[in-house]
Amino acid sequence: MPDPDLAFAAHDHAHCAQDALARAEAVTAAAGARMTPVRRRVLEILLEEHKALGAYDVLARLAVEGFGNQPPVAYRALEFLVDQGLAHRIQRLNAFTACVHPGKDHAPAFLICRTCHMVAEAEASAARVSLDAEAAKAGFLVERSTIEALGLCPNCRGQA
Amino acid sequence: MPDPDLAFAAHDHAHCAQDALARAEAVTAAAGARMTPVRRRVLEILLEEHKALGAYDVLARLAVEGFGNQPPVAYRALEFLVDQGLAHRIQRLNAFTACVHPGKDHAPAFLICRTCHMVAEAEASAARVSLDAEAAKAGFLVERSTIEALGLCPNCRGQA
DNA sequence: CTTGACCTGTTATGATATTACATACATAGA
DNA sequence: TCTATGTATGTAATATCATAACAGGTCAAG
Ligand SMILES: [Zn+2]
Ligand SMILES: [Zn+2]
Ligand SMILES: [Zn+2]
Ligand SMILES: [Zn+2]
Repeated sequence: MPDPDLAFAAHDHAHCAQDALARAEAVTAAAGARMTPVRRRVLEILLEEHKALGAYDVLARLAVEGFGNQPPVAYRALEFLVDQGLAHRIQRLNAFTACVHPGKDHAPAFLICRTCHMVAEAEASAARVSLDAEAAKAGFLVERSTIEALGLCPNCRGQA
Repeated sequence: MPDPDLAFAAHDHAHCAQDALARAEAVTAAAGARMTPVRRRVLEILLEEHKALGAYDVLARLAVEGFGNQPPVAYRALEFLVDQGLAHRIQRLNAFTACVHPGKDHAPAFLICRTCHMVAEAEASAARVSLDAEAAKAGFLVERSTIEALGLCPNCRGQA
């Protein structure tokens, strides 16, 4: 994960999203999974901004575009994307964000700006090592872990 | 936080809960806050087991005991306890757990057993340091962070 | 004994998520 | 090609989690 700050830095986001989408297609193909229209569209919607969207926000977008407008339509597509590693669920927000570099095996930490609501992925392996070690002291085996930080992004810090 | 494994180890839980409750009284007194009957009862309920309870589970318990039976009754008491550091919210579970050593300033990690649903607190400062450092690389200022691990507790590992 | 802060209760509503079932589509044998 | 099978989508209904808004009660300071 070479760009922990990608989301916060000025960048060619159209290219950023296009690239993520292309990688996503590759990932699903390699996994023998189907990137259907709803799923692709949901991923595109999530990729529009480096923010997290609630399932119902996604659903509203889908509905006006002629897809189903009942919750399972959105939840199922989102679940698929999360399972394939193409999107992440942000627990604190009950919301979902596109993965900015699908294909790489990763379990990032999330940096959530409380002001502009941008969400970035950050390297979490060091933190996970500490956590796993601490858990091991208690005899606990960590299978998955959630690491999310709430605070101020560089842009919003400047304005405060 | 000397006992990361307290919840999983065999222990005199009646004493454990009584002690936490006594500390809680001290904490609120010191803070000039009021430990009212509803609040105390909610804390007692959370202290019955080292598990997390949803707000509506707590509410149901309160209702049969003659307290109000509308959601705000439970949510307000829980919010109070969390604000005072006497309980913690577990994001992954949308649920609350009593703090096992109130009074000590701490922001623990949580170890959640996916089988028996026990929840333990673990030392998280090392993980937090890593996270804060990684965030700093992106210019992000961490204000609060959530660290939760899902896995198998020592007891449930043994049975698997 | 009044005032103001805070606590509790209630109604109503909003937000998030899942179950169950029906229909449509893709693909792999027969 | 035809049909069987698994998978995906659509819909209705419901479950679960959370908050806004307001009314009335409690308590201690002044
Ligand atoms: Zn971008
Ligand atoms: Zn920001
Ligand atoms: Zn105990
Ligand atoms: Zn267990």
